[in-house]
Amino acid sequence: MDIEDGSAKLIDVARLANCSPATVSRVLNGNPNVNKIVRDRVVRAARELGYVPNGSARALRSTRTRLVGAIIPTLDHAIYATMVDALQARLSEKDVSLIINTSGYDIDLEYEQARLLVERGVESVVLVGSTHLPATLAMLEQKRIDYVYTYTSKAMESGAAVGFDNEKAGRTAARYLLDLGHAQFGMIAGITQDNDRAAGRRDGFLNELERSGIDRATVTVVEGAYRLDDGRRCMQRLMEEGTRPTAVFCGSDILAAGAIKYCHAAGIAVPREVSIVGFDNLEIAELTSPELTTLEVPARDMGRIAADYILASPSQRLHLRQRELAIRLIVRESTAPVGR
Amino acid sequence: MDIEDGSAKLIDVARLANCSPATVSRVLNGNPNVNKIVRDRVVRAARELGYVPNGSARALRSTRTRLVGAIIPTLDHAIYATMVDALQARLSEKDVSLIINTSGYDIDLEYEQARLLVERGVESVVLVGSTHLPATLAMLEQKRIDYVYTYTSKAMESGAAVGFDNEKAGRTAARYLLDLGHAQFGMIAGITQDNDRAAGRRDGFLNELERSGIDRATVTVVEGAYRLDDGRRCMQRLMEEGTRPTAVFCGSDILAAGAIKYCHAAGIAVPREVSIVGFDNLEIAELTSPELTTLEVPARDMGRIAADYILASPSQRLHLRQRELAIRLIVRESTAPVGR
DNA sequence: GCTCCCTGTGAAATCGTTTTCACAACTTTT
DNA sequence: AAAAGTTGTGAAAACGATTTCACAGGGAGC
Repeated sequence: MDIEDGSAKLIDVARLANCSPATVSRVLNGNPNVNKIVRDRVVRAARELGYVPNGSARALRSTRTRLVGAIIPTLDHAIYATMVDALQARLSEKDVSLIINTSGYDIDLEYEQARLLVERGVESVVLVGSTHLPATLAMLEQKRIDYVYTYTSKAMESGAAVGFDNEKAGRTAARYLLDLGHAQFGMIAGITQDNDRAAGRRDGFLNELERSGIDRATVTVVEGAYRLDDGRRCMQRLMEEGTRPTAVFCGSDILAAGAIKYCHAAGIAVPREVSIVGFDNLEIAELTSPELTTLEVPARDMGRIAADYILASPSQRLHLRQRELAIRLIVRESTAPVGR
Repeated sequence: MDIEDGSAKLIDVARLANCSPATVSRVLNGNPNVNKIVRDRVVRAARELGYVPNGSARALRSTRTRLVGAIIPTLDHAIYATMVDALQARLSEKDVSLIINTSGYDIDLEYEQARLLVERGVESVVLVGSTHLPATLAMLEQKRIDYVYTYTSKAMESGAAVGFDNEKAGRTAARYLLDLGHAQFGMIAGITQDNDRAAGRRDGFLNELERSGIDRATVTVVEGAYRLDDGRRCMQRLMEEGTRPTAVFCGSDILAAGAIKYCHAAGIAVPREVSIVGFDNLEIAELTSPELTTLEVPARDMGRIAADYILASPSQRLHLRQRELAIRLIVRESTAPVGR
């Protein structure tokens, strides 16, 4: 009586509760216009049969899937994993499920992933950054799927954005290092191709330096992916080619950690000989020696707020469409006044 | 002609291609029994209309959702995020989507998440560890949803497991430290409640010590969550209460990194005064000073192999049901012979 | 030349819900 | 006391695909 071989369907519940399928549907969806007695019968019958609604059928008829998609570069980097963790936690409070796809920083692959998400019927999509194939956005708009940019605060015609201004963050780093008296700079940026965040940080950094009379040509910029080794290699190039910088800004804490490791191995004192600034404020920023000065990215907040936007009603959304979060400079031990 | 307001349906494609819906369906699903000429007409019509199939309808009729669920403790820990990254990458190669839920190490919450996944119609579920509510497994079995345990190699009646033997890993750590001559031990375990992995590592460690004549009562075990601060606090307790251990085994690299940080702050030399062994071999193991000796967990492999199991046909699966992966000891700088 | 078996196609049923519409039985307003 | 709402319920249509079944036409085997 308890163990059903296949799976009980709504009509089975209706039969057991001695009412119509329509009424069972009403009870299950919290429609208030159902007599309490009948309601209880239905609830009991559903429990007795171990009834679980068929989401596909429900979605097909109601055109509401309660599914959200996220396409991120990788889960193998804490800055994204943490955002997704917060996003998922918030969504699942409201019984909304999250489908995750990784694009590996490839916008063509991102398009394919988006296509799959559309096919699955997601109602919203969370994207990282603002560089996407026009076809990707066109597809989402055509299907009336709203999307949210994260890690950026770039204005846009449609869709929403919750994030921060990468260019401003880059300028903040430059300002801080200039104020410490530095005049010879280097930068280890993330890969900037198709990556507005990495490019924005670099541009902000260089712009601010230029505004203070530093010739861009004197600033060596190298690019690395997101592994410790990349940071190590990039730092080596920076320290061996041309004039040595006394201050280096890194596009992520991992690159910065790699840079510090290189200095350690090469016998270069941080911060006495070179100051290093990271980006993200991951847990690892406390693990390097010296501990890392960095810019804090509000990863959890972005995930949570993106979820709030998605869960909001269309009228509430208008207020939430553009949300710029603050970036804080966290000063630790990897930076010091020049020449000290 | 190009921009459709709502969304083209299969029947629209059929009309444009001048054939029946059945034929369109056949073309889209790669059924070979369709004339090449007709096939081309259909493909062209679908493209012209920007047709995207409705996954719900497809799933409802065909009873195949191509959806997989994963319930993990958190994405905020690299050991799980990395596994999921590999899992997702492999699944999406075959156009299978992954729904992720986090349980926060709470098996009651895990049940709720599983329920939601069942409702969504996932065909398989990836679980972490072997401690689950009986109701969770019963539900999955009743609905004929197969599941895979990860991070454990525990044998089981139904379902599959791809992982490693946590007890054996704990013994490996003990053996290594014993061989270095240590005789006074401490352990910082993960929270062991409802967590067979954390408990397994602890038990293995203690069992091996006991086999070598170390009295369990002399080994202080404290438990911490998965933050640096937890490791710091636990190490403090270990070093301040009772007899000081000369060797400490930690249930994760993060705890170990916290422990090293504590030692650094408290002026305790690692490894001269105390040897520390971590677990996981995360990227951070290279960032601590001294670098961390640890046991490598094959997170990516588990994700990939779990995906392969899920994607395999029932007949292939029999071979893949039980898959024990090797754990390697990675010796770095945080361990040394006792009293040296 | 007849049967049998392919290949290619379409009509119609079907998957399990939700939603619309209709209506009965009361209650409230005019 | 008639008209106009409410409330609670069920029958049947609908969502958009896939699948089953039937069958036409052509080639192979006897």
